[in-house]
Amino acid sequence: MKEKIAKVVEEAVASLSLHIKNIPEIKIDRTRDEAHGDFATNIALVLAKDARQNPRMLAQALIEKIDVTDDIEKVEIAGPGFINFFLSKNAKFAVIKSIFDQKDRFGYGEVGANKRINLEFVSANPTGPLHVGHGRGAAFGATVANLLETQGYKVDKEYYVNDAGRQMHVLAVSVWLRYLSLFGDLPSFPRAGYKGEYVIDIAKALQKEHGDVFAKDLASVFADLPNDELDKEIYIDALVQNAQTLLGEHSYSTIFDAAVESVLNDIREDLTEFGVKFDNWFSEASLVNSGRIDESIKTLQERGFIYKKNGALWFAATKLGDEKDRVVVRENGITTYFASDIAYHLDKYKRGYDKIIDVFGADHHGYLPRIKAFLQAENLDVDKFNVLLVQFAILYRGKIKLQMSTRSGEFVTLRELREEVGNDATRFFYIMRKNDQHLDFDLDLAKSESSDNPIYYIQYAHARICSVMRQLDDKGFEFNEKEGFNNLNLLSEPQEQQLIRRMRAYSDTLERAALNYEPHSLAHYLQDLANDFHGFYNAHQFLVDDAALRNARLCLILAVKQLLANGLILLGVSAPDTM
RNA sequence: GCGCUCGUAGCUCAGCCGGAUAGAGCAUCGGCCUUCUAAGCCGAGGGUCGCAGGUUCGAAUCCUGCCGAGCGCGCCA
Repeated sequence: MKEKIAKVVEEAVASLSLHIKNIPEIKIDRTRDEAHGDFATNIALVLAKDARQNPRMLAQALIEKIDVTDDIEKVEIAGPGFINFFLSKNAKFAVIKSIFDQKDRFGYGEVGANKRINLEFVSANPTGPLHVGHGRGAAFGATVANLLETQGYKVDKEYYVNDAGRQMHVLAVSVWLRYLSLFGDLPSFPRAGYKGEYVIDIAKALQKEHGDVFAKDLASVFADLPNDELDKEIYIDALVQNAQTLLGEHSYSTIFDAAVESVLNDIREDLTEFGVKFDNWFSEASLVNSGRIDESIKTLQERGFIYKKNGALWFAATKLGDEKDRVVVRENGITTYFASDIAYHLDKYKRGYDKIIDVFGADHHGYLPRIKAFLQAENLDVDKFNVLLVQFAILYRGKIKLQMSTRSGEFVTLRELREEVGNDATRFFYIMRKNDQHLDFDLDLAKSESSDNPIYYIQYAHARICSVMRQLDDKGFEFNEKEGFNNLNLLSEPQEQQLIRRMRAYSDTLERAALNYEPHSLAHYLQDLANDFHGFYNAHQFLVDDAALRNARLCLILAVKQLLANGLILLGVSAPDTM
């Protein structure tokens, strides 16, 4: 419809033969206020200056040239020179039929044209269970993927597994120490070690499967160590060294692999329960083992962006807009996380995606310039690359802010959060706010069964419609779809008009939410739609004796039900039949 | 100090690819259940859109400066 009107206006503009060099694109907007009709254009205002005409006069001239079709009931000038279009009733009712026909695919678009997108999100280090911060990234990424797919994009959801870094050794040695403590008391546990309960669970599982084969004399385990109090990082590195020598390569890697596998399985299970599925789990270790990290450093070297300083290899990122040059190979010969990331992104580009999107926690935003720098150094198309930042979620219990700290091992995990407030409310609350906005997550509100809770408010609207359909049977009526569609013109109450107006805006909202990566706008839309419905519900009866009106109203609310369900499912939230 | 993000009602936030009287929820106050789920609805009050300039026919929206908040500035990941 929008395109139709744009075309008509465009023709009208052309027919006026104004002496203007470049006529801007005609923009047709949905009006915010019903009094302004259904669509409006500001073209007369935009052209007025160049045409050296009064905008209202220009608008008048345009209107006279506009071919009014059957769909448009009225065209008028308003305000400083807007042209407002009023649709005919029949044109407006068409949305109900479309929803019935297209069902769960209603509002889908094709701008994506099957283009392939790689969407990387969560990518938390497999050193422990996911916490509430990761949850927001998970909900956001999964929803963005759903939204993009509605617009015809092919989205690969990817989790980058940092299974190669130093942190993994810290995890392995933490597990081993907990394992050793099953045979005798340890003198101490390293400050930098992982102290969570899950580490002990992994240790116990190891004991169950392997018995005491990894047990070593504690004196040798803690022999020749620096002071933990002085520098906990140096201390734990030394412990890792001891572990590797005492256990030997085979035993050490058995523990290492068991630790990584166990944590990863937990993460996978957690995300699956949360309704977040990945197409690809990309292992950092696979980059290391295949030599692709060295390879990518080499290509940078050939292009003259690598130099040696203080025994380390540096990437000259400042040449390409970054604040500092970055180390890729440390003095001790170990490559940095950034080196892996170069190889990883190179790999994504090689896989031929049209668009590559990384979802980062906001604390990683400083990372963006260096990635852009190496993309340029590698002569890759930087415009294909996008970073979406997700701010932190702060948990509240009513007014009380919950303290979270990873170092003590007392963090709130995603699983704990899901178990307390449920998956639906968790998913919804996470995406309710714009991603780059801090999120106050009120646990009490998320759990409350009242209209204060937006998720229940929307689900309740859906359940109410289901309930109406059940009542229909009880009252001995039957829904006659054909009769309903033949009598849509009976829907003349303001609440009915409002619902139709709202439903007509769905496709635009969906497209906008997808293209701008803004799930929150779909959430807000659903709240508005539910609000319109509840208003209608309280003002009028649906199950009236007049069959024509009854069936017409049922058509209307069944369309509403479809849209509520469509939207909720895209957000990863269920649409229950009863509450 | 430099960089990124943000500043809208008492609170939590929409609106920000320039447009018509700046919206919603919560909280406060006042109404609505012999009728399809009151987990609901209707109404009222509440605003220098951080401040000051600039661009424009038109600025919450774009630009500059200032003030304030958060985050980032490792041979960590």
